[in-house]
Amino acid sequence: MLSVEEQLKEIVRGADEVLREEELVEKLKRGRPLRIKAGFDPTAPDLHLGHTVLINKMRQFQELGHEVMFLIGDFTGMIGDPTGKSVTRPALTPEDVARNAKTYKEQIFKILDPERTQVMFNSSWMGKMSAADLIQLAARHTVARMLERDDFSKRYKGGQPIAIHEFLYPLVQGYDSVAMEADVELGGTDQKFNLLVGRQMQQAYGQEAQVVLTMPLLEGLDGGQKMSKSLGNYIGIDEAPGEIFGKVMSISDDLMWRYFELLSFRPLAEIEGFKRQVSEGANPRDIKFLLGEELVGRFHGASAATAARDEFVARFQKGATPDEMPEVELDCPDGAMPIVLALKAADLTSSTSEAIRMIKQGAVRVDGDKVSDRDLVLEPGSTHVCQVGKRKFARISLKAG
RNA sequence: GGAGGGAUACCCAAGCGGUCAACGGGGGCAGACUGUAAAUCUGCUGGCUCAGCCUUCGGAGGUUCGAAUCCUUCUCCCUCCA
Repeated sequence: MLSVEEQLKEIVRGADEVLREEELVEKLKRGRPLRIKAGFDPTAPDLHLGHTVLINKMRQFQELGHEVMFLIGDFTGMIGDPTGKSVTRPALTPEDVARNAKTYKEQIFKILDPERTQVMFNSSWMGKMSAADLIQLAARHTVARMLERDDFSKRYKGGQPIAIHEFLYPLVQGYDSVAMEADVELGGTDQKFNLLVGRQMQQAYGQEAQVVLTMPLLEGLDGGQKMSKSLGNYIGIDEAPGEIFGKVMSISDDLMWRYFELLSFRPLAEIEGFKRQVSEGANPRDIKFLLGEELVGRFHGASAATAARDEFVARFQKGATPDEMPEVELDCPDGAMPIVLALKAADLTSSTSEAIRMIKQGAVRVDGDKVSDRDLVLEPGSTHVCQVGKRKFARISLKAG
């Protein structure tokens, strides 16, 4: 195991806050592996790069010899973290939870070491809690302190509804730390309040308070809001190499540096070097290539990364059509297939109305030629490469008869 | 329990009897320019084999030649008072 100083240096790297650092030092000095807790919502098993900021930090703790506990909040999932956007969520069935957990494991073990990861479910202790126990739990906290939480207080002052059960979320999350005897809890900066409740709960139940370590939230592809599935501005770690690479290439230059900082395993000094190259005139796109390759490589391997880059260059710099695209076979009962219906049937547009609009805007190509006639028909027995916009392709075959 | 206010397309938000498939903004999509970057400009943003037709303005009924707009009722939300 590394010295306390060396460990600390690694641990705080990239972190937003460590509360409190002195306590962390104390814990590290004892020389035993620390119990590291990080909780995840059971409803979103498709992990994206935003989640990996935290998972990377977990991996780092593992590499330092600590014990990582991956908590699946199947009980808290019934409450739904009070974001103000989704107040209540439908309860998940045990089957849903089991399936989601399996998906989680498949994904996180691309980053974490399965040998040194405990997967836990908070329903295993919360499910046994009686109503009386829950009241005991609730008695450890006050409304005033709850309202210190920024979004609660904003909603309260702003006249937005807050359901009583939303107060239970931080309490339960805090109690999880008690049940798990966590030494350190990791979370996004948005989790700070909940993480701090964990400290209070542990003390209320006679334990030493956990250290809270927050990681910055990763911005989504739009560069504004945080990366989230519901906003559609994410890169999923299960996505195809070409998708990951392409999405990385579509981020802005400013955002690229943020991604380097939070997602790349490259030493900070190397990243500084890239910045210098760009300020001296290098095309940021070429640096972005390196980021795209690193991330594709992490989830799909080095050869996939190289292939994704080559494909990208061929397609967008040299204008080649992609090698692989969805194959669609359509019947043409009326003799010929109007292009607008074909586009919809191939899922290139969501409606024929949209197909008409796309044609009007010059976004549609068939076999490379721009379509300007909305009444164009495709003949039975023929096969065409159809394109809508720059990215959507399909090979459409018309069945004769 | 009482009194008021509100629910409009992905989001915010106009409209308050016909000219409304519904102003404006955001977001998104597409085109131009590019590096699938940013910025900028332009167009589109309910459905339908579309110069026409059909279904939308919380739900259900009603008034009217005609309703997002008026009435009744239901549901949900907010504010103040208890």
